[in-house]
Amino acid sequence: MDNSLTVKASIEQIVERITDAVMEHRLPPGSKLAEDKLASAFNVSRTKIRQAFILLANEGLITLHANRGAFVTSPTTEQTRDIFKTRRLIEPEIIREVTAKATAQDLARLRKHLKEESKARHADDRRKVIRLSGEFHLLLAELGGNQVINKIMMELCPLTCLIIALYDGPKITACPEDEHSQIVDAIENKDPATAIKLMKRHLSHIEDELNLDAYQKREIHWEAIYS
Amino acid sequence: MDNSLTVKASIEQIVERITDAVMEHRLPPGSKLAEDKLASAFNVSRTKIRQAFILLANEGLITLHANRGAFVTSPTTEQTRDIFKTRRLIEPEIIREVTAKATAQDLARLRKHLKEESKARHADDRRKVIRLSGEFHLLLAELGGNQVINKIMMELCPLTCLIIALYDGPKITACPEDEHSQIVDAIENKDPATAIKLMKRHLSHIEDELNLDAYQKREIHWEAIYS
DNA sequence: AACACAATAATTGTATACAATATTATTAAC
DNA sequence: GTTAATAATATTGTATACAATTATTGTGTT
Repeated sequence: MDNSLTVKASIEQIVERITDAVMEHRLPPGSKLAEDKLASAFNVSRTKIRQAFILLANEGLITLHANRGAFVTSPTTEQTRDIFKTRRLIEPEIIREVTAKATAQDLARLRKHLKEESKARHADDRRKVIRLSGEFHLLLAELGGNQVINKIMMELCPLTCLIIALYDGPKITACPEDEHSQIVDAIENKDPATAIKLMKRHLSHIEDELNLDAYQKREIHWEAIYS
Repeated sequence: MDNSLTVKASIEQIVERITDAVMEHRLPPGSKLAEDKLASAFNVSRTKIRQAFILLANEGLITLHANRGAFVTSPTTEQTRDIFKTRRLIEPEIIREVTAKATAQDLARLRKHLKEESKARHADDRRKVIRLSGEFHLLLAELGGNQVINKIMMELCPLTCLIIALYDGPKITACPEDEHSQIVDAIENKDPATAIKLMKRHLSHIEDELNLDAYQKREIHWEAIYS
């Protein structure tokens, strides 16, 4: 199953595996990513790990500190605000496109994804639920057909997962199931206005449920230790 | 002035210099970027050049062919359509933000930029005109204050310059001067509706003036030579 | 002269060696 | 016992060496 030790990984694969780990909250914000460790884990040289780091840092998923290494990013409240604002701007356009051009096959893919989400939810696999929730939005972006917008979403979704890891309580699972399925319903009914309204509301729900001073509390806690 | 041979360049500097060269059409689409040549030009090892390539490829400005190297991208008509669609989606939001929050200092920066554009135009410095035209939109994005949107624009503007290099005739200079200044006027008048309308029209003007089958013609020309 | 094939050169892909910097451990002073 | 300074260790940053691949040149055949 896990061929990371025997087969050499490409840069894209390394980026994907690290992205998945961040999306599933296996790598929490602030985690140090040591080049040597990853190099042996993926059975490649540090050169490739560094190349992967450059891409991950460009996406904002990790932050590079000069001479100190790579750390999983801890998005600020400002970044959070900007990300959700951008998603509320872009995703309605995705919905518009998908509603206009979705084939029966596309809808089947969406339905299949909803089922997987539901299964993970009932199995109480929180990590999988968070990742699949993000991937629902990515699937919509893919079906939308605009490659530029798709690429933007491929960056914003993992960042959103990171934010949920930071600011969400351990109990709340992001993206309530019915909201996703309602959006698909509206798309199937060729009702873009409703679908867009639901999507905007959905994104606002996620943002509103974030505990945006959780991180600052931690920061204060840090300083309190040294005082 | 040119310290590329004496001082070692950072990855960001290398990326910026290559981006500028592409934006000013000094590196036309299809150009081969040899690692060795650039390494000695920037007085660094190939390692750094490759790292810069990874970023440039991620932005879509260059395309990496396995074992064959890096080439300045030749955007397809589909990519062109997607890029302009995305810009028409994002830039109105930028205008909204800028109109709402622009300070006197911000407006002064915009006016100063318009002057520079005008100067380059009257000096018939076509390369500078194209680069400054793109940078006008980047300045707006910066003033908008949304870092995520700003980063998106930092990728879309150089790509747009590339497209103009490919599909624009040699005579037409992109972004007529008055369109930019009219947008700034509307911003100054706190009239977002007009500013957005002008921006959308402006983007459509640029797209409409592109000769979107120019590239295909070239391809046919190539084959014609060998027949 | 045109084409196919082989040898050579050039270029890219990857790992590793070395230098620079940061982190940790140790020792000494207070 | 705590702090400061210093030595040892570990980690990152960069260049280079070598392997793999592609491009080019040269040679022989038809």
